Amino acid sequence: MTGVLDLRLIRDDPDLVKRAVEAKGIDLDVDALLALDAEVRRLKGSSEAAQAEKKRLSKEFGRADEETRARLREEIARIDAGLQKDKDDLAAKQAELDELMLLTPGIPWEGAPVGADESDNVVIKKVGEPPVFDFEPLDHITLLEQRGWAEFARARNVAGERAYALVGDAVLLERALLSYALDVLVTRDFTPISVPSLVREMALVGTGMFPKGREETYELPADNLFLAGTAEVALVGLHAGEILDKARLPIKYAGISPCFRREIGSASRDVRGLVRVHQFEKVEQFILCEADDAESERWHATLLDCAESLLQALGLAYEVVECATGDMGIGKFRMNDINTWFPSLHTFRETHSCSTLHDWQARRADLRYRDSDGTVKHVHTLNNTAIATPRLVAALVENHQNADGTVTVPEPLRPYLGGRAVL
RNA sequence: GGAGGCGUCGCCUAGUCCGGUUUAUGGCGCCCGCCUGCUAAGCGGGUUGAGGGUUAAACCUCUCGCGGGUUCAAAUCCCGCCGCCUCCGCCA
Repeated sequence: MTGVLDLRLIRDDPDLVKRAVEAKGIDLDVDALLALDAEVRRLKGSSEAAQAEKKRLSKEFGRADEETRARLREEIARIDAGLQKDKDDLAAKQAELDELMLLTPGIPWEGAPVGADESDNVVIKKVGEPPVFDFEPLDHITLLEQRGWAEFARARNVAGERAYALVGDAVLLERALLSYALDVLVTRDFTPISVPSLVREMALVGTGMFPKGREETYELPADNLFLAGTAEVALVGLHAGEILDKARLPIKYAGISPCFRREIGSASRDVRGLVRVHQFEKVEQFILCEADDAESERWHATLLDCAESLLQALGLAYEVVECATGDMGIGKFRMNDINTWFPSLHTFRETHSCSTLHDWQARRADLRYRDSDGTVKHVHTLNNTAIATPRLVAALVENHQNADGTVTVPEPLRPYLGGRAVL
């Protein structure tokens, strides 16, 4: 792994980094980091000089006679005494520095609202009208149970809180949603890819999920693996350490994977139903592109548009939110959530999250490409949900329910459900 | 789970047994130049990455899957891990 934020950026413009730390509410002492960096460089200087001298003498040793060798051995031992101490100091300081570097934030774009949390998010767009019912609409839990489309109590007996089992048409509907989303992305030239959910720690550090999100992640200590909360983890890891040909960019993936989240921070919220669960399915949009702000901005707009198009085609009302600095997470440059209307909640709930990571994630995971001029650069990475189920199954049945308990199938999903217009 | 083999600078490859003129060989590709009616061929040079350093260079360190160890000295010897291949066992 190389630098996380470019160390040189921190040296050259510490105030910029401090502002980002402040805006994102991160607990990081930039001055302490810089002091550590200066110390590391000092120790590097002295230990490398000693190392160079040692190498030189060692070469001489090979050609020397016995007498000279004895002298060289002494001389080298003398160098070693000092060198070893410098090296130990260096290793310790470097480790400290690395740890701090993992906490350095990505610099948010200037358009992001500055604020501590999601209460400072700004709604920038509303699309579609929440449905008006001439009957008393049901929440998705009641609706699904009445129709025999879900088992909640029994599933919880098997698997604990937040567990669910979809049954019958709900399963078909879920699969229709996922298939439809994947197909739409394929027509938009995304490469469909199914990726591992079981991942190594390095992959989670590379995406930026770790160290902060550690307690949100399921761990399998017997195998030294973790359950990823999104396909993004594997998609970032896929090209880690590579130097890609510029001609290969942009890489556009439509990743599918089961996703796992412990939901530790959300104790008693949404404990019932399909809105917040430990295990779900997701089609994820993911982009690797050149390190060019205009280029990644275009892709950000594209990812947003893909998600919006899906929601529009599904006949769901939604709002797009410009996320505040304190809500977007440590690494992000820009984040737009899409919140979809849930009639039972009388409000919009997050169903999509579109993020530009700039080069922050690429630096962590070491995702690089060779530019036309031969220089090696870190790519920009972006991601957005396409469809996450069963949360969207819940939105769908709530929004499209009829008085008789049936659910109208949005036009584009019908081909995936044997042409049925109503479930 | 068991046995064996392998991992070298974009790709292929020499070097590993027997540690030291290895600043890692050669080819392909790529870049620059020369030459040539054009093209091809030919000739000369360059071409891993990271960090430090410098106005810029020079220069220095690290990098032969990753991490340790032995040694004055490690691609080369030892240990652990990861990955790939072959075979056996098991298995959706």
